[in-house]
Amino acid sequence: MTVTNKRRPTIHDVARASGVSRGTVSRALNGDPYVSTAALAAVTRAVAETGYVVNRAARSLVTQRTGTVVMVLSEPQEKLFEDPNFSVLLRVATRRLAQRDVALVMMVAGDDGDRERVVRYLRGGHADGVLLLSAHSGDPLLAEIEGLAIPAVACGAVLGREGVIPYAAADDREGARQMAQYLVDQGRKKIATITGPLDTPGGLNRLEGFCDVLGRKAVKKLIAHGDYSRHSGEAAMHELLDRVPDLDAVFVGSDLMAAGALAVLRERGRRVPEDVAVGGFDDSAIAGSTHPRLTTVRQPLEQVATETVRLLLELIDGADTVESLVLPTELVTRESA
Amino acid sequence: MTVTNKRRPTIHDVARASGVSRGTVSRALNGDPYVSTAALAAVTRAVAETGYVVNRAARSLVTQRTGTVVMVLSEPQEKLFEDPNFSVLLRVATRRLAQRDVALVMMVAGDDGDRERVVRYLRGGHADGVLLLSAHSGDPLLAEIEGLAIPAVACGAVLGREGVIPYAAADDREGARQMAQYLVDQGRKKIATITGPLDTPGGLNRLEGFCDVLGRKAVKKLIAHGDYSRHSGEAAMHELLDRVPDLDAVFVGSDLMAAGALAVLRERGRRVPEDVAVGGFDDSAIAGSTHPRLTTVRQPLEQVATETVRLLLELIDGADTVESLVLPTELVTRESA
DNA sequence: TGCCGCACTGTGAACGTTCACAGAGAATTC
DNA sequence: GAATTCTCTGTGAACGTTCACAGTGCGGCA
Repeated sequence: MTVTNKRRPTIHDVARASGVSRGTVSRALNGDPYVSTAALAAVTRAVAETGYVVNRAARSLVTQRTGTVVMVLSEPQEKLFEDPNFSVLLRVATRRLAQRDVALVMMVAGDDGDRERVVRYLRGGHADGVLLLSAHSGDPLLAEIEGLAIPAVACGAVLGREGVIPYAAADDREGARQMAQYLVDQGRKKIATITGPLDTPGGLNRLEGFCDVLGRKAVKKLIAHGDYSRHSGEAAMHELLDRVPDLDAVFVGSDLMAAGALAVLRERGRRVPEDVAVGGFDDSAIAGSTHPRLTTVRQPLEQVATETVRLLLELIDGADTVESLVLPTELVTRESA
Repeated sequence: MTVTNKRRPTIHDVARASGVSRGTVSRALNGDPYVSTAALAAVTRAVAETGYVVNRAARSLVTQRTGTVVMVLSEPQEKLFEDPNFSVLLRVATRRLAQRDVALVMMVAGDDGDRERVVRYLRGGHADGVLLLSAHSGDPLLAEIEGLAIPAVACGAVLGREGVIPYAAADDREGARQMAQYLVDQGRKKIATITGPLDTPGGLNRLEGFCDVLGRKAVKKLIAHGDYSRHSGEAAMHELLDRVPDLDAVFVGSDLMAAGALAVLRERGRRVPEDVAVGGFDDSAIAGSTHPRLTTVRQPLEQVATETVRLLLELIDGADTVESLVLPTELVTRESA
């Protein structure tokens, strides 16, 4: 309110304007019960009047809390930005954190320099917690973060560290089983798969689920690997068609890769779903946009993000340990299979 | 280095370890020229030895600078997250700012509550500058930010505020002219267009460019409006086909909407490009993924983002005023037109 | 009446920096 | 040889909070 003064009002100004002391203003602002109703009212009025906003730097200096969490994208090549799932995660996380008045700062940790920056930022105590996105199992950042003893949770499990870094994730393995079983039930005989990177839970566990249904040995020659990017989906599809020209179905580990696979199938004269059935994973926005539209496994990404944030906030609030959770997936049938 | 001590090392610890005073350490750390080489070496060594990281809160308390900028997504419905352009902007901005060791905090300003939060954050002096994304001309946030007198730049012009809020943008109007002319040169006779929101520069200026070539009156009935979302592209395409069944080309104001339009055209039995040519705008990742692949106008989004960040940093560094800039577009021909 | 606890309030110190200032030598100038 | 500049250094104060502590008055209870 009032005119834009040069100097920002401080807690002293509020104290003066409301006729109480600094301490009482601070207490009123922070919801301390030992504040008389009269004082509370006076402070509230004075805050509105002066346009006072607490200085987080000063507060954080004494409380050692920052009201900030870092979202770390530990992905080389910045591939993640291309991923529609990332948008969902970011959107939900931003919203959830905002509700608690926690600021979200974005950092990428692609190369060593980035990583050093992230660690320096965290070591400086500039954030209360870390939200890990898409961490690969061998990522050197993980050890560094663990060494920092700062609250950290992952969106999707971190392979090999399930017990160390809490997470919320979709049930990748069961989702893959659902899809594999569906393709079998449709009468498909030669079912291939394109996996994500095997050092991510989505890559590994979806392959596991696929094998659970079809038998590990039986599918040995029917597996190709991608890295979740559209381009890698195309390459893997080419590879599979070269190797097994008469395949009649393919389960692709992400919708984005599936979109690439669809393009390749068309290009090489296969009709979908008549000649080859295609199943995706994610049910991201892209699944409804391909032609034909993609039959896929819906993972509850919004919920995953919500829960991940909740876990992190609990840790920040002082919980010694939190329970990781795995959320159910759902088969969504469209035209591609 | 050393073991993870409970207490974070402070500048005092570094001073002690290097045998100089606080002041000298501070000077050494901040690149002050009045530091002897001996002192500088001692400080550098001590920093490495103690694992010291400056406490930004303390620094910002006295310098009144935070080393942080806010990226504000002022978009109701959080539509922006769906937009592939947004990913590019975010990726580039994150990287550029990181190079200068500036942290990027994300905030959405969809509704009044969000907006209040953003303003409170900025009023609290928690950021040195604001990066505006996709600001619509009537957005109440703009006036509030201007009132704050905090460095702010926009990615893409803000209609009606071109002189007030500096920006970097693509040459929307010229780009649209390129596409319109191209369609004309191909011999298309009934060329329609689907615009973005007319309170954004991309919506308005691309329509202007289109009209520049085809004549405002001539296209009166050939205009439909969308909001950049895929869904709105579908709706607009339906509307156009209902109104002008024999149209033979359509220039769509964004690739995402164009993807929607393509789906509708197929659904309603039009062959692309034989019956209807389709032109997009953006040359985002999606343009190469549609079927047929999209002929579109490439806007140099990475460069736009880079320049936007540069402008903001200049303002933060004390420039009184900076020059907005408009970058050239380029026609990219693929199969859809 | 006196004592104790309760509800509330004010004050000083501390958080970890930077900045302005003053001062010490060394180098340069007249 | 004295005065002046120049380079480098240390010190105290300040930034705006919160927190611990030490009250103050008031009501209830013995």
